[in-house]
Amino acid sequence: MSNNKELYKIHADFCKFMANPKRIEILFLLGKREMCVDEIASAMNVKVPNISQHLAVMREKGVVEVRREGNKMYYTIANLKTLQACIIMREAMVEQMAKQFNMIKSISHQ
Amino acid sequence: MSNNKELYKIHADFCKFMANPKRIEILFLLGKREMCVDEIASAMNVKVPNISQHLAVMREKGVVEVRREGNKMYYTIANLKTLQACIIMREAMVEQMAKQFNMIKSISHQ
DNA sequence: AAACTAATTGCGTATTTTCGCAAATTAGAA
DNA sequence: TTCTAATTTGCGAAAATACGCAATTAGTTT
Repeated sequence: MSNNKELYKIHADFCKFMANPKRIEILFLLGKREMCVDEIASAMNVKVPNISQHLAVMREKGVVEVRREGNKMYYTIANLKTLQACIIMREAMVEQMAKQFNMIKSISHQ
Repeated sequence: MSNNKELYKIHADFCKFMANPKRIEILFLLGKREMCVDEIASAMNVKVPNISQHLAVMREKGVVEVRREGNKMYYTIANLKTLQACIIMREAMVEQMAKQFNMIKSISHQ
């Protein structure tokens, strides 16, 4: 009973990284290739400390992994299923937006 | 450039429903069958107003759809891809937890 | 060691989310 | 119409997030 609840809690906590637009953008960037912090920051046109904070969130949840090279930290996606799920979620969203658009269109044409 | 940012914002906003354990539990329940509010509330052992609030969030984002039958409101998942993505996300999470567990185990056996 | 680059951390503030509980709405039944 | 059941809404308080900016840490170069 409460074991059950605990799993949903962990699941939601893992998924929390997707609740922020910058973190989704980071995920898609890392889907192309491994990148270090200031590469991500300049690609997104966001200040380094802010990107570092978001990467920390993703690291804690195990969404991304880090590798040090000199004084640079290279980030990668820990499991590509994460990106895959994110893409499917986007497809669902786009399909839903189209569905609602058609619904509105058909109502306004009555 | 900013168009780009807008899409990530919409994407993140859609995914926000997954950032809460109760809403994930609701999604899995509705994955089995259409349910009305007090069925969901009693299945989850949570008060009706709270479930209604979470359903409102999911409705606004287009994750679920409603159908009225008398004074009951029946909820369904709008697009099953949403559930599919959620399941893949859970797989990724479980795999990641196993990976980290093995890492800790191999370190502690050195 | 001093200077420099890359990244993280601390912290105050603003914003958002969550939730309980009472009140209001909506449809059906008596 | 009045009562009842199902659901939603409003609102205040607590908790969680996001972010800017300065300070700090870690590694490299001179």
